[in-house]
Amino acid sequence: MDTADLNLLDALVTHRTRLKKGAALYRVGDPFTALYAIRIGSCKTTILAEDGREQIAGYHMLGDIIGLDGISSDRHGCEAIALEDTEVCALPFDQLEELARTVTSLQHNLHKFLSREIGVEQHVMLLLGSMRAEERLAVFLLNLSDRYRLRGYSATELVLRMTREEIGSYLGLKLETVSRLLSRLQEEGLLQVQGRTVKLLDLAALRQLAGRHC
Amino acid sequence: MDTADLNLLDALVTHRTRLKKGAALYRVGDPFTALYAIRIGSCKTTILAEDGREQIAGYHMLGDIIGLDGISSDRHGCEAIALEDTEVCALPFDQLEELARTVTSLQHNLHKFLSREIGVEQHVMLLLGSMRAEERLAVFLLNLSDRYRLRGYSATELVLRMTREEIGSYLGLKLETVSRLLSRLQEEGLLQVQGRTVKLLDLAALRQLAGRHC
DNA sequence: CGACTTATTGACAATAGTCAACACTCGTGG
DNA sequence: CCACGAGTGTTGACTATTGTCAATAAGTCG
Repeated sequence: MDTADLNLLDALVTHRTRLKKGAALYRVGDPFTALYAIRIGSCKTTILAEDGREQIAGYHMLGDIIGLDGISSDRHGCEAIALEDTEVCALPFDQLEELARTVTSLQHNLHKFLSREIGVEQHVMLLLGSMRAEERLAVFLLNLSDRYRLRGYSATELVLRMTREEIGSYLGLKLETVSRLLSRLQEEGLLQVQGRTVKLLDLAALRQLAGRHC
Repeated sequence: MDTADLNLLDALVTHRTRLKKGAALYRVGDPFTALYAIRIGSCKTTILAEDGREQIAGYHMLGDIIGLDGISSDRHGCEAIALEDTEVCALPFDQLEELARTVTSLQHNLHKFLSREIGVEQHVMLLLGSMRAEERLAVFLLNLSDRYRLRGYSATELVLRMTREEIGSYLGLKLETVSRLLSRLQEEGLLQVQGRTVKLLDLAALRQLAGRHC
């Protein structure tokens, strides 16, 4: 988005919310009133199945906007939980729609935004449906690396904000599988693991593993 | 959508397109200009990976609107192929946006529409990431059943428009697995398979298998 | 410091994939 | 209208990948 649009959005922000680690920004079924832009920290969004199973649908950090899935039914369809102390600002959606009626560029950006979310999820569907465990993990790490880089952090020294179980949930794998794969990739010299710190040592090899998805 | 909005949309439709079975409505990278509403027949949309792998992202039939993922980059991110002789009508997207600026209800419906697509894809992510083969197939069949029913067709006698391989591609399974599962469910008396005709005999048991996802 | 959560690793099991043979279907052209 | 052939579907035997269970180690937080 260009700066003019961003300024308009800023005007919509009436209040910011602080979330302690583990706190929920919204839960399934909560009334949908606003989108949320992450200012500090990071969140996971979780999809819940009727039978209690749950799966992490995405990780979100500085600048990401979450809550898009709530528009369709006026209720949130997943829940957002802070992975660390986090601050978000609310963009009331009715005001956003009103603004979009007069500011064409904002309207189009909103549509692009929603559409991009669809594209991202299709990418995850491809990952879950046709890639093997090792490829999934490589894609995950490279994707994180990219997003860190874009935000000015190191692209090779990642500090994960989530547990092995959460990574597994996102990738459709069990936590033991994630742990084993990290150990194996370390043995092979592609990366170095130290708890939640992962140093990517051979980006080219990881990209090859990922099947050039990144 | 209410009838007033639908009439407005109708006014946008300048031409209809007929597709022979197997023909592409659009391919990856094609310029995005319009959404398409299916009038007759059905389509699959396919995501392509850089390394040639492909996966079916969705099946679409009468009344469905496809092409939403193209908005974000002005190019289509997946390809749409007719599964049978099919007719679609094009909704030029710039005109749709223009209309949405003045007709509030249409604007909101467009947003809901985009958001619903996000929700549907999250549902597929859950399916691919945390359900076993048998559950996935049950969800798939029940989902088809629902959509047929909503369109006035039989909810229990399904005529599949796709091959076992295509079903497998959508569900993240191999065609042999799909074939075996259908045979097994038939043995267990939950359904009856005859080529591409599937009769659902025990919806309750299928729902149980699906983990109450449907 | 100590309780609890998170992570690693091994042994084994289960699920789904691979390869291969064969049967069935459907549309086409003789 | 029938026969042929390509594409599609089924099934079996075997393999590979990932999951399960369990024991232990390492971190983390009050």
